[in-house]
Amino acid sequence: MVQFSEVQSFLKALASEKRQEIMFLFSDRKELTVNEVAQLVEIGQSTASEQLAILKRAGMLYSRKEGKEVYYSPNREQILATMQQLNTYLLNCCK
Amino acid sequence: MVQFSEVQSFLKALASEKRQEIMFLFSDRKELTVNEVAQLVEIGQSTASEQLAILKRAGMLYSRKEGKEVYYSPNREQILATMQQLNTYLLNCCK
DNA sequence: TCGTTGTATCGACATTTAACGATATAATAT
DNA sequence: ATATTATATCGTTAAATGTCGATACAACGA
Repeated sequence: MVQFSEVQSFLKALASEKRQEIMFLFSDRKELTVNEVAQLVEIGQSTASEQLAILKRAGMLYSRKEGKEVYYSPNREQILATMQQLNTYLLNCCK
Repeated sequence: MVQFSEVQSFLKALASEKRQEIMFLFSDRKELTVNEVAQLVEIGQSTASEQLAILKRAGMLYSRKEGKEVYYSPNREQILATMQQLNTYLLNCCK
């Protein structure tokens, strides 16, 4: 169970329905601002900001600032890497 | 996001540290009773029972009753199948 | 039948989490 | 400088979750 913490925050991040919804917004578009996310999943601006921050801390999203807007996008490599890890752990415990 | 509910409860189940610990007990042993789990991860009997129930509802564990004891074991096929699904969803949103 | 043992369920309590509105900060334009 | 817009942070409140001890239920043995 060494160095499982990345996987852990990944799992916690994805355990929320709202955050899942948010992640799936990126099926269509590659980048989204905080306000766009707030409108699309129907939550307040501050809530959207907070949830995006959680996803970012979990390594699932990038963010880049352009002017006064912040654009979030999926951190694909990280997501795939973490899934790989999770797979390995699960195979170990449940093979 | 159709029929994502299995994946959802799977993620929620694994989002707890204690439940992760419990799952990893099965790296060594194939089956465990409620009391064994309670002792190994140092929680009360009722708590162990409740957490095991959550993992079972999430499709991660089997249970079979033998005498007065209930033996829990990982539901390997289900776990792998759900991981497969999760992979598919993540690839879709983040490819 | 009674007592014992293992598990599940219940009620209570503490902790965590999500959500909001208000406010602070940052970037830009007038 | 001031106003405007986008985002982040803060304080509060409500809901969800984890944990426990007590108790109910089930299986077995004496």
